[in-house]
Amino acid sequence: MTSTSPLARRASAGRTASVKDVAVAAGVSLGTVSNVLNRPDRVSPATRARVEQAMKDLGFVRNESARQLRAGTSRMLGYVMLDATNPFFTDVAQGMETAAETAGLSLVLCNSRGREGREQHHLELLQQQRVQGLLITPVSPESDVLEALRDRGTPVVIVDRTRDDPSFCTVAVDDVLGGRLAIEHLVDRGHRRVAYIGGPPSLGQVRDRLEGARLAWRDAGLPDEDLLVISTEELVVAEGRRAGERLAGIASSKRPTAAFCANDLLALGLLQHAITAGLRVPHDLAIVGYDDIEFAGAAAVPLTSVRQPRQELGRAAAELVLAEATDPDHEHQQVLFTPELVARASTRA
Amino acid sequence: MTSTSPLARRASAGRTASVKDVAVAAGVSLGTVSNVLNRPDRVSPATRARVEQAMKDLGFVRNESARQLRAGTSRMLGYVMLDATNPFFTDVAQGMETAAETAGLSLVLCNSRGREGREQHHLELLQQQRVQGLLITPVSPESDVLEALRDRGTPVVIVDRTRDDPSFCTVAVDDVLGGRLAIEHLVDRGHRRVAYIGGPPSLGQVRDRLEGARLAWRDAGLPDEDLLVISTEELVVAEGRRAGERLAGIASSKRPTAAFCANDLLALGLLQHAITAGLRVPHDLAIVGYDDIEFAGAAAVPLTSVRQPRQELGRAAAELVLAEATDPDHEHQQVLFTPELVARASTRA
DNA sequence: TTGTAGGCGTTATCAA
DNA sequence: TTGATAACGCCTACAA
Repeated sequence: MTSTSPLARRASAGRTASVKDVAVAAGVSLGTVSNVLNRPDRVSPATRARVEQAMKDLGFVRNESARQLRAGTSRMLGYVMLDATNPFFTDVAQGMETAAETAGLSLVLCNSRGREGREQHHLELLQQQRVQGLLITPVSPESDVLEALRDRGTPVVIVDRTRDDPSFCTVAVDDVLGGRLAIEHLVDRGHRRVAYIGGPPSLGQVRDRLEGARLAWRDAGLPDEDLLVISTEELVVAEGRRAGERLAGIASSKRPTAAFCANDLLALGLLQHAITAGLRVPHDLAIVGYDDIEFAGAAAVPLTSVRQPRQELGRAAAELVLAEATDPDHEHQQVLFTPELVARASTRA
Repeated sequence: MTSTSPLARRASAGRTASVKDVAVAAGVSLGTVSNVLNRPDRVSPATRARVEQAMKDLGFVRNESARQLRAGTSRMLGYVMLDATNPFFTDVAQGMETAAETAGLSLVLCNSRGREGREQHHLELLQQQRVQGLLITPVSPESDVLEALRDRGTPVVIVDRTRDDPSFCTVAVDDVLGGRLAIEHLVDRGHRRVAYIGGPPSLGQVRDRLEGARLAWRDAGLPDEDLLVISTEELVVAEGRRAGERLAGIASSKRPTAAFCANDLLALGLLQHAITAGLRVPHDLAIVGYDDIEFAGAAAVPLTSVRQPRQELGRAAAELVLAEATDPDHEHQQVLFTPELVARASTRA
């Protein structure tokens, strides 16, 4: 029964020092150590110094699990993102982090990669961690897993998606308007045959942007059949290239003179293929993208794109989920941001 | 002293159900519930069903903090990334996640955004969460905060950086070789005046890639002064454009016929400016990037680039940190991956 | 097969 | 100002 000093114990057993160890080392009671940590003013400077020294010596680090268990809640928000490699979502996450930081919380990022199974798994884990709130860009916004979450009492905010259900907070951007802006811009530039490129149609964004495009098209008095719809499998660069092949295959007399893509990744792929195929942009083919990711402005022909306030989107979502977590009689809100067209060389007359 | 049913309690107090609540609801003891959770085979099918039903009714979700407190360790790895908006790092993170998932752990992502303060803060939080291991692409690889971490007993692996110190595991890519590959490729293509674009020189990668470039340049018997070095502030698109301005300002008779950029973001910026300035790529200016991010192949003139095995890098790092966490007499390793040149149109003769 | 008890590290309450 | 103690939810011996 040789009593090893805490220091020695730590070194040998690798166990990490606890408040109790600190208390022993500093020759005070456990409660005093806790006071040093949480209400330093209630401790005399002398003892406080002694305790702090002991903490340093032992390499004491608070155990967040224990705090959390005791507190009943964590100090985290969780965001289940749809695609961590899409710059759009990383920017959204950045905005959330800003808000979380302001509130003294940290943000845990998870990536569903667009798969329901992974999404479900991450939600499970986040709940087990008792996150204060859950932000999610769901694979399927209408899925009932979201209801299950909310019914368990976890504040949930749906990000960059809408849902026909006023019992959820949602934060999104007006995609119908975005579609309008893109087409109005192209019509202004004199285009009378335009392709809309996007898919899969199961995505709300893809549908809404097309709807906006159609509305603007009709408002301009143009015939429906001159707004060609090219459907893609995914919103990725490779699909943009493929759409380019289809466009390039159309006889030039009937080929659209402009394309509006449902996101910038598609637009970049299209741009690349167009140039490879010898089409000049914007002379032979004007291109409008969507999202205005950094690479849009940096493309060799800088892309005209519909900008979404990505960081603000994230910030608003985080603030909303915090409000829901804090304010007991919080009202669910559907926040809709306004997109903005950024004109660049890819549509310059 | 009216005893409210757990169900009612949950609904009213918002408190989330615990194993104890489940036990009461199912009419069994707390230990049995725990057994259902952890050793279902030790419980008779009948009681198990009863307990499972109760869990469902109450919306029971395990409390990870409590488990963790009890277990003494979490089920998480942490990665403090340098720049979450750089596709290179998101791919690395993806590789880590794969490995973590295989080991039944989850990966927490943090973004230092290249700032030491934020890095320090995240490290603090991750330690408080008692992560099993820490992966980090540090702002300063030689910083002593890393030593402090390791001394506290947390396994640490340095990612995409090297450090002159065999007491750390590091996983990186051979940047000297990468620099060599780029220059050899350009020399092969007949270039005899080349610019190296990169900075700040405080970054090891920037230095190493330049060193490799110089070695290859000398091996080819070319004079040092014909390898022009253009220094940048950061490895971002805007700096690439700026470098382009400097290049374009050089009289065409003395201008380098090719540029090797320290990463793809610079290369994309350079490409954009070159085209704007009326330089044809690769005819007037060939360009080689570094990283081979997705947008490199998708650029309007697809970029030749030095590819790094990003996902493998992440996977290896995660496996290493797990080994360090598990195996008591683990030997620190410095893993060095081999880069590979991907030739595309931006250097096509 | 099921139940009981003790403790993980922290915090807050209450008493000294 | 400081100290003792109970509780958070879970898990695992060990006992019945």
